[in-house]
Amino acid sequence: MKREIRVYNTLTQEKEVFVPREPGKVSVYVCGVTPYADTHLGHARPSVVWDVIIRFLRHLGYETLHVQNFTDVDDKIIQRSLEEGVPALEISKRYIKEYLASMDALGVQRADYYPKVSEHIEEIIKLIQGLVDKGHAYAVEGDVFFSVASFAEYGKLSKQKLEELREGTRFEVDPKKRDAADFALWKAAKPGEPAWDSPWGRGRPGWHIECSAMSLKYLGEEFDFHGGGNDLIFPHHENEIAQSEAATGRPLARYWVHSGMITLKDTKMSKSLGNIVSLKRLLEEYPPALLRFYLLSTHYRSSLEYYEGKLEEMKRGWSRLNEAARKLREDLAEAQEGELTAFDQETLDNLERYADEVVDALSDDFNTAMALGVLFDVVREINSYKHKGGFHRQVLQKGWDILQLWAGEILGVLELGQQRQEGLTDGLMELILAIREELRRERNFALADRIRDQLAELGVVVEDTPQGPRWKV
RNA sequence: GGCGGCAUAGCCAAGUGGUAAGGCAGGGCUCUGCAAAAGCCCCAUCCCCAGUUCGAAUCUGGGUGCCGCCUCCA
Repeated sequence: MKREIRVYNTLTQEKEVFVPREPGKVSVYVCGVTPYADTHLGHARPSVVWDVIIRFLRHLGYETLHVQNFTDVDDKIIQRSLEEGVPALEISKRYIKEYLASMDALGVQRADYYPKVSEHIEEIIKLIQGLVDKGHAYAVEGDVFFSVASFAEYGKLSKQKLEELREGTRFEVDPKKRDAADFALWKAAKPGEPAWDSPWGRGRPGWHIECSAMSLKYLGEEFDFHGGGNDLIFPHHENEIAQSEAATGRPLARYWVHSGMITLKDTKMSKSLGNIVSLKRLLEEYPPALLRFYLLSTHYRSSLEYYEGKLEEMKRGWSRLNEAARKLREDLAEAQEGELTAFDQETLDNLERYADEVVDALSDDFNTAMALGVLFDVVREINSYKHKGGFHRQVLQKGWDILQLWAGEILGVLELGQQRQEGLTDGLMELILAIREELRRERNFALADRIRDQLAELGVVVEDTPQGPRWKV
């Protein structure tokens, strides 16, 4: 059931029809993190966005190959290593572990490969050598620089003109560079830094080159999607394009997909600004599915505001979606079979239409915000159906299937009560509620209400319904 | 200064030519011992100005405001 998918391509600044390099297959490279500090909310956005994109593409029948790198050789890690007196690779190992644990908690499916710089030095050196051989790079005193002047299309992704870049340079230019806009492919080793042997002496890779080398190794030339935060457009992705395309003579990626920043009071969240919201902390306080709901409530290219209490606000709407699914699943157990009435059929048709709209939304540049909007339509449709007395198995099943698949499997915003405590709690609740029902029958509402209120104080919400009491945490 | 983007109800947020999705909050009602949940109804003409068009939130030009990148950054 493949549909036409449209994707906004940063390179062309237009929405384009997605045509994969190979029919039925999708190759994806997403820039991962530099593991030198705790994972923050900003890291969660591209991860969850790509998780949804990949789940969606798989659902449509594409075979996906997803690579996400770890830049584990880097100035910041080295600095941290010197501060702590711990080997750089141990620092990165620690934060990679932390990152992956957070992503697991968020329900992000693992990529197929998580290549690290430190394990691909050979490939990197080979790529640099090729660039030197072709005249795109030059070595000076153990450093190797990429010559931007040798790549005519330099600036095509970020729409920067070389002239402007040269003038705009606010930092001190390394005198070894021939051109102020040139950038390092290889850096000569300084004492105490991790270093590897190379044709230019001991040293380490510069930033950018690892992604060119590793994407080439795992995905080959001209793969489908290249993703990451939009703060990577320049210089990182611009430089990747220069390196890779100068080396292979082919486009690096077919579609460049950049996600927006998470902001705090209109200001980007970033490590250097120190306005970080720890992902670990959020995961301790809120359900992962709610975090995903929040992250997916806005189109991936827009910036997304975060503030204290934001998730609390979103929780109400999110709960409605979850409650609808939960109740639907329960109803399904006792649903009626039989002839479909005109009303049943009409509801069924509406649900069918909504299911199509969800697919349309996701097919149009992965519009998760719109998809969620449609899923709320599904909730209203099904609740209204039940309110009017509808109880046909086929209809309820359809509603459940839609919510389960799209809200559950693809978007991952459902939390279907798996958090409900097993055994003892269930038993105790059953007992308490049975007693309370007894009191209510005796019209001892004062005591019944007291039980309900006190349970509420413990965080247990009791709802009295025609089918008997229900409770949730 | 250069480049990119955004501006839709109290808040969040879809919507790229055909007359404003959805969520939260708010008001009214139904159900109900009460409450909760749920349902029904109500609640915007889209930053400003000028154009193009039979018709624009959607296109063009000009403003204003905000954000991102140009330095490490998801």
